[in-house]
This record gives sequence, structure tokens and C-alpha cells, in this order.
Amino acid sequence: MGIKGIYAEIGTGERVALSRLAAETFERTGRPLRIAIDISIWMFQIQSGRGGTNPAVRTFYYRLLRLLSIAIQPLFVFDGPHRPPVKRNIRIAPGLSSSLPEHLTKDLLRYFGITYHTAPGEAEAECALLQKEGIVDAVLSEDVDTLMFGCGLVLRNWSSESLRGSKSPTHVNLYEAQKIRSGKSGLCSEDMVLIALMSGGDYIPEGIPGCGVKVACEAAKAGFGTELCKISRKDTAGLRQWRDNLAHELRTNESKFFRIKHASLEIPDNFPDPKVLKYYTSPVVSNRESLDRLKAGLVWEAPIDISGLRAFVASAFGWEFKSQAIKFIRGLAPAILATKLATQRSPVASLEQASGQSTEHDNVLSLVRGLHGTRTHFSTDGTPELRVAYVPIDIVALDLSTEHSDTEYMDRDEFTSDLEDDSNIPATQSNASNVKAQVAHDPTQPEKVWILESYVNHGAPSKVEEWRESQQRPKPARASKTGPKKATGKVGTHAGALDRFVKVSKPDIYLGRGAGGSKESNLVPSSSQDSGIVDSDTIPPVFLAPSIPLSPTQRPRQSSKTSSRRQSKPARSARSTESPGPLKDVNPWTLSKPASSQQEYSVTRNSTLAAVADAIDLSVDTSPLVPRKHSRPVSSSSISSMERKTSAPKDTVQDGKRTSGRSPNSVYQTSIKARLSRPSPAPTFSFDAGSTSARPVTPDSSRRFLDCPEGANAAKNSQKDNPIILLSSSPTLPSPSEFTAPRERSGLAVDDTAEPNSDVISNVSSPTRTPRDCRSPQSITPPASPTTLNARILTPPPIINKALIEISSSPPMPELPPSVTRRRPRRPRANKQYYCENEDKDTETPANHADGRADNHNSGFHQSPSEILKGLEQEISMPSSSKTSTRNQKRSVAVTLRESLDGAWKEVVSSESSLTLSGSSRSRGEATTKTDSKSTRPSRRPTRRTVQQQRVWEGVEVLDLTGS
DNA sequence: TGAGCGGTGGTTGGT
DNA sequence: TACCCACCACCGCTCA
Repeated sequence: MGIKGIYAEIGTGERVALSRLAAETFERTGRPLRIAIDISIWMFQIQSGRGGTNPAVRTFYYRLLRLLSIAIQPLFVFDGPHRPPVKRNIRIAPGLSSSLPEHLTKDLLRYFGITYHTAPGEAEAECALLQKEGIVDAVLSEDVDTLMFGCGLVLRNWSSESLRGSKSPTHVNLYEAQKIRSGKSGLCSEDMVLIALMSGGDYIPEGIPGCGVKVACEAAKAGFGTELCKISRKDTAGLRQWRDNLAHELRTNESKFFRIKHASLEIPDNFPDPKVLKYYTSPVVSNRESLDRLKAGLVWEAPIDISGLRAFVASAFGWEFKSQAIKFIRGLAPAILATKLATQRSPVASLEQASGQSTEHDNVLSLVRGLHGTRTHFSTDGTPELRVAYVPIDIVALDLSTEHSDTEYMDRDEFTSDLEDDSNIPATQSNASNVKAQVAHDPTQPEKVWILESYVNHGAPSKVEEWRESQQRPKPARASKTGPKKATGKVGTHAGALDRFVKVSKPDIYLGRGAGGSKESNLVPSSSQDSGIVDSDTIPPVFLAPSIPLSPTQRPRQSSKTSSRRQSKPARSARSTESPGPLKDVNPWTLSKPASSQQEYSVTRNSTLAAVADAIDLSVDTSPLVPRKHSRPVSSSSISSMERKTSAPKDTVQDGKRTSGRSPNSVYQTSIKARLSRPSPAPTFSFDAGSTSARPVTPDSSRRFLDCPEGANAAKNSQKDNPIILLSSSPTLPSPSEFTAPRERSGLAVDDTAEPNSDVISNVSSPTRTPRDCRSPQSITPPASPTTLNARILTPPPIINKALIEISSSPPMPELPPSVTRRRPRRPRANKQYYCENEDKDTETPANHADGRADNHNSGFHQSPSEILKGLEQEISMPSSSKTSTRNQKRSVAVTLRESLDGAWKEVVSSESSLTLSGSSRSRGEATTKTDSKSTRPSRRPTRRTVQQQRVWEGVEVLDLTGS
């Protein structure tokens, strides 16, 4: 937890490449960068490992490889027995230091020859001490608490640079105590102690009630922190005096230390708790004697026990076969090579050199088979690297003949799950094209790896010199270079090669930017385009938002919460001036494979062209060869991810003619895993004013409606008088020709053109039976023209062979007055969907989904509606812990179990009950109707007022696009 | 678990 | 005194 909100004060630090730090330290000191690592930082980060045996330890293994590949010398610090018994309000069992299996971790470190150290108390405090004592250069920690303990250089958040494709950790946030003190915040370690005490820290999460980091910072800047740390803990009178001074200043703001006075803040009598104060100011750390012993015993360059490590990975990760031994060699070799180059002792200083024997220096030199280029890469913040050729088996001398052949036993799943971890090994080897190489990898053949230039200069200077000389020599002119280029078909790409993989479903929007614009100009924006200024008028209508022509300010929020969050990100980064990020001039287009479990690739680009990015739809498929016969309906729960990553081409309308976006020869992604954390989007039906018929709203139909004179007129008028209420329409909704919903459902005339499956119809129940669903058109007061009201009908979940239980806990449906703007609840938290797997069929389960989030739904697994209803009753009637007002509320809850059919529902059983809700409505994410405005002042924010005055009509998902 | 985001409500100071 | 406004703490949610 650290200190909540502290980053708003001290900033997020300088984002730097760890390799750059390593190289700079190496050049400055002549030795590798040494960092103390609080082992607990791995606790959660490495839990993401999936598959195989001990995935967390395996991820830890790859992280160690990554550290070694930039020749960093880590010193791992474990928590000791004398750490504070309670941290973050959690009582810590003595001896339990992390969720990692400690013995495995320590074994692994031993085999790697990496030193670890058990602190007497808290690892964080010990790490800070090690840095202060100069034993290490920096501390890698999970937060900046080490600054409180007096650490001078803290590294945090070792992770990949976002938007760069690779997820391999390359960069850290760097905090220098000196810079923080002289910076805008002006905070020192004593100040931070006070902030932790007042606003809440690890040992006292509550702090002073009502006091946040802002007020605490003001108090610290006024000098209360420094003063407090000077007072002896036994000096109770001094402490009391200090507390009274602080309370007085807070109450009166006499000395103008604070922006405003804080009369309502009450400082507890026992503030600050001497025990807690002691944890911060005098933590249990090693004494001088222990430190000296540690210093004397530290071995920074212990060799890796290769055979021991091989045995370890075989037993701990199940890497028992030859192919896995090869993978082991392949991962380990570059790390060892980099370390050897960086820690190579000078040949002059070597005694062996004097004796004329083969030296260690010669051995390292022999590992470098050649140099093949230089680069400056964003992953190292542009620190120069050299491409070094080496033979893996020379470095990791493992006898492969003793390894078990595994061709017969290879478990494909296991193999692919291991490949996921390969994203963690040095970036030089981690790319999709190497998947093939991995299978056919021969460790006796030379490989190439990028290694920091300073290490190569140090470890193999003669090779570098030789290579540089060869670079300077004029190369003999090749006959082929002077002649005309031959299209060999083997090198580079031929025209249209990408067409097999990338489908551009939007016309060339850059084509008009210059006469005879090259192909390249279609994809790579020019600098002027990089400005992100896009004239919406120049974009053909098809590029606009799927349903509604809107001005940029009226753009609907994306149905995916994630996407909306992503949209909000640039705003934050725009605010941030501290981390501009390296290499802004990189190609804004990125082809990335989003998640290991997902098969689709996506073409994305930097946010500077967000407006254009919205208008471009690139569908990329992994297979250009064989079109699938049937494109499975896209999982509704995956729609959000589809929106972000891959989307099938949408139908377009041009010159009044409808063009199906789906090319008959195109191949669409059909198996998508995504989290199931939100209610399924559904096809949207519109109820035209004065009409009892409903028709599905597709991007197309909306556009058709708005393109026609009536629609345009309606839109125009409604902007003035009555807001148009349109529902979000799924961009991945099948076109009408593919839509297989039955024509008639309880009076709903569905205007689709396809012939429904009669078998399906016969078993389909009315989707209007539950309050969660939309009402039939008859029950809706036709809105005054020209308002168009669209209601949502639950659609069958496209996960075939699944039953979807939709639970709705909503107040009784109010009458919907005409022309009332219904706001969509920001988070429909009250609704839950439970997926029940049909065990007889081979289907995926929510637990199988990419991130495992669907496990949250397990509470509904294999339960009957009545069981679920019972559980829901308990859940809803549970008292809320929120401090906000509570009241009883009558609610109607309906549970319907439906089986998913192809394009329809089959209702199995439903149950309904009335519940009394107690607890905070706010905590349940519902719209509230405020009645007790006497005690609480009504909000003056228009958005809030709108929500307060109108109940959200759950069951109808309304996206208010009026911008009001 | 840390951290960020958006929403909500309380407090304060100014009008 | 009532109202308005800005600020901030706090909460739930989400993502990595």
C-alpha cells in the first residue's frame, strides 16, 4: 500500500530503462549495477504465470534471466522474524514471507549463484539500509516506502513500456531522494513518515480520519515531520506538545501552513502511536556487526550451477525432456554470456595471463563468435548495443545426449504454455517468428543476441576492435547490387503480401492527401497527420460512429469499459509532464498479439491519431489460407475485446447500396476468449414512433435511418427538442442476413430478413417475461415524434452449448414517460450472469477464459435458479459496510435459466421473488432517489441530479447520446 | 496488491 | 443565512 496518494505529491518518478541504468553504472564504476530486491515485490506480479508446474516460480526464473541478461547483480532480501506483526491491517504469521514457495525460490537463487539475505525485520527497511551503506546501488521495491527508511535511490514498477508490443519488463520508475527533496514537493524521509502517520500507511492504514495526503503534506512542509522525528519516543510531554501544536494549526491555520483550516479534523489522543512511529523511524534492521559479516560474505559473481539448475527446472517446472533442455539452454546462454562479458576481469590483472596459460579472458573471448551490428533501441532508452553471435551449447555446456527424447510425449498444451513465458526471456529472442525457430532450435548452431555495448567493449575488446575495423574497410562492390533488383520471393515482401493477412475494410483515407500518394503513405501517416487533427468533414460517412452521426464531443462512450478507460488515458498522460516516454517518433503502427490466449492479432497505432484510428478497421487473421465454413457468432462477452483488437468488417452503405463487409473469401476469427465480467451486449431493437414494430438496430440500420430525409430531420429536431434515445448497437452484430432471431416473439415484430430456424422457434420462450427484459411495445407509451426509443432485447449468448442465467435485481419497472432521457447506469452492477456449463458437451468454461476472471461467476455454477435466487437473497440483504445512508428498498428479483441456442433463447425455468434491500444503494452502484435532502445537501452537479431524479430502468440499456 | 479512475459526499471559504 | 464553488477524502471498480 505504501502511502496512499503519495505519487500525486512526489510524482511517478523518472521512467528509465533498467538496462540504461545498468550501463551507466557500469561505465561509472566499472562493475555491474547492484540492486537489493525486496522479494515480496514478486508476490503478485508473477502470479500471472499460467500453465505447467509452479508457474509463479517459472516466471520468477525468467525474471532472473532478464536481470542477468543485462548483467545486473541482484541481492534478494527476505522478510525476517522481527518485522511488525501487523501490516496493512493484516496479521502476518511469523516466518511467512511471501506467497512464493520460499524453499523453491531460495533453491533457484542458489543455483543461479545469486545472493539472498534474510533481514532481521522488514525487508524494505533492510534494503534501504543496504543502499545507505553502499552495499547496493539501488533498491527495487514495490512502493516508495523505502524512501521513508532513508533509501537514496528507489526503483519501482519494473515492467514493460506500454504500447510497445512486448510485455517484457524493461523499464522502472526511478526515485532519487535528493531530487524529491529539492523538487516541487520538497519532501524528505521524515516528512514522508509524517504523511504516512497522518494519511495512512502500512502500519496505520487509517491515519487521522478525514486527513488525506494533501493535508498531511502541508503539515510536513510546515516542519511537523522533522520535528516529530527529533522527539524521543520516551518524551511523552514533548510528543503531547507536538500534537497540540499540530491540532492548533489545523484548527485555526494561524500560521497559514495550510491552504484552509481543518477544524473538523480530530487528532486522536494517542496520535502518533509510539509503536508505529518506531516502525518507521527505528525499524528492526541488521546491526553493524551483521552488516560487516554480510559484506564480507557477499559473492557477487558466483558461477551458475548449470547441472543443478537443469535438475531444478526439470523437477520444478516439469521440463524433463530434450526439447525443454534445449529451451533451458537457449534461455540461459545469453544471460550467462552478458554476465561473463560484464564481469570479465582485465587480462592484464590476470595471473593466468602472466603464466601464459589459457586465461578466463580467452575463454570468454572464445564465446563471442562474431559481431553483427549495432543498435539503439527503445527498450534500453537508446543505450547502444552490439549484436553478438554465440553458440549456446558452448556457454551452457549440457550433455543433450543424456536428455530424454520427447517427440513421442510432447504435450502440445504444455509446450504452448511454456512458449508464453518466452515473452519473458530477452527481447532479442522473443518474437512470434521464433516460435517456429524454437521447435527447430539447434543449440550447437550460432545464435545472435543484443548485448549492451559497454559490456562487450569490456569483455571482448579485441573482437569489437576487429569488427569496427572491418566495418571501416571499404566493402567490395557486389555485382548484384549494381544490377537491377530481382524479385526472389524469399526476401522481403512482395506487393500485396500483407493482403492475405490484413484486411483494410475502410477506403484509403490518406489517399486524397496528395496526388499520386504512395502505398506507404496510406499506412504511415505523414508528420502533418501525426498532429492528430482530423477534419471530420473529410471522412466519408462510413467512418463515423456506427450508429449516429455525432460531433466529436458527442461521441458515444464505447460500450467497453476498458476502451473508455483507454480513451481517458491520453488525458492523464497529457497531464503528466514527468515521463514523456522515449522515442516518440517511432512508427505509430504496431502489430501486436494482444494476449497469450488469444489468437487474433491487432493493428493498433499511437493515440496521437486516435480520431483516425477510430475510422480504420483492420482485421487480421492468423491464417490466410483456409476460410472457415461457418463463422461462429462472436461471443457477446468478447465484444469489448473485439472492439479493441479485432473486428470483422462492418457492413457499409455507399450510394444507397448496402455492401456486406464480410468478404466471402475472408477468414474471421471464430474462437475468442474474453472475460465475462459484464452483461452480454445484445442486439438492439428500435421502436419507431407510432409503430408497434421493432427492428434490430445495426450500425447499418441506424445509418440508413439517419441518412434518409426523415431520419436526418428527426435527428435535427430531436437535438433541439427531444433527445434521440438510441441504444448502443453492437458493432459485431451480425448483419440482417445473418441474424437468425425468430420473427415473432410475443408481439415483437422482428424486421430481419433471414428465415429463422423453425426448430429453434418452437422452443423459444418470450424474451419479455422477465422484468430484466424489455417490455413489449404495447406496454411502452409511444414516444412523441420524432423521438426514437430503442430497447434492448436479450440475445442468446453465442457461447454455444451454454446456458445463461441472467439475474436481474431491479426495482419495479416504472412507467416510461415520453421524451424522458434515460441514462444508462454507468455500471450495471446489480445484474449478474451465471454461466452454467452443459457438461455433456465439449465447451469452454468461464474458468478457462483468458484471465480467469470468469471464476468470479463460479458461485452460480451448476445451481438451479432457485438456488441462485436464494444466494442472491442473502447477498442482497447483506448489510452494507458503507458509511453512506442505508434504507430498506423493495426490489423484485427474477432469475431465468436459459439455454443458448443458435440465435435464440430456450427458456428452461424461471423464478421470481421480491426482496427487501437493505444497505447503501451507492455501494451497489444503482441510481438513487434522494429523499433525505435535509441532512445531505443535494448535489449541484447536473449529471448527478439527472441520475438522482430518474430511476434507471434496468432491463433497458440506454445509451444517452444527446450529450446532455 | 498497487495504482488509477470516476463518482459521491463533506467541508470550507467566498459571495 | 443561503447558496455556490473548489477541494479533498473516500469508495468501488478495474487493470496489471
